[in-house]
Amino acid sequence: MDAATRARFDARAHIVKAMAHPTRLFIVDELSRSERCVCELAEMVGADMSTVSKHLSILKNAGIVSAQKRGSQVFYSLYTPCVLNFLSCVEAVLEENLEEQKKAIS
Amino acid sequence: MDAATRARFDARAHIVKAMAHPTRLFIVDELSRSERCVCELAEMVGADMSTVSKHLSILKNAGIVSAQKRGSQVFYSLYTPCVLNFLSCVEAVLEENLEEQKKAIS
DNA sequence: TGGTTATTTTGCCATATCGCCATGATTGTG
DNA sequence: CACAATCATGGCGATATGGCAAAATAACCA
Repeated sequence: MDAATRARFDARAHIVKAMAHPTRLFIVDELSRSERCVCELAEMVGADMSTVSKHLSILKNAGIVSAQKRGSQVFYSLYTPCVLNFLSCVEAVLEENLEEQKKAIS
Repeated sequence: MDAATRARFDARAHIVKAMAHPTRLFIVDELSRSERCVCELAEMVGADMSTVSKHLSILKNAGIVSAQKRGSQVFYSLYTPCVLNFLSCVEAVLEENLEEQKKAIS
């Protein structure tokens, strides 16, 4: 694997990593329905606001969500809606795994 | 976020995490072309075979690849081809980010 | 059986990630 | 101006991850 290839997969991994956390997946799922401010998400997730803020900065840095400041609050929304296909694939893998487990049991 | 919701997103994150590494993305990409044994992949990646083996076990555990032993070697192949859509989405996010950077510069 | 190759597993260490707390910055309100 | 609310950031301890090297397995061949 040469340096250029390495760089290409590093860039991809950076994006995938940004979604590789249950809380961040929850946030993406929620933002697919409507935009939300940090405090709303913190309330839903049940974590400290600073924690959620950090998760959001990771998603934003990866170009998955975007932020818009209105008054004292910052509203986040999905910037790249294609991540929803992404998630439906994850769902498909899950289904497949469940099928596999059933077969293994029977 | 109640316990059931938490569990659902944990399961999703488990799958996304399995792909959240440049080497594992490279492996998935390679396996999308043809099946490969561990030593071939280790050679391509340029890492220790034990390291590649561990990456493969993570992918297998997530239900993304499957292993088939033939003789003394183990051939891995893509078990859930839908992850390719997954990756094309990642690619789309990358494109989008590049566009954004261009706009920011100009 | 003994030796060789392919693979997995385990141990260990370096590094990265996570989540809370405390702090600082910005904005809205009285 | 003082004060409260919303966010972002830096620090810190706990935990998870990544990679190599060595040991354990498994298959193959002489």
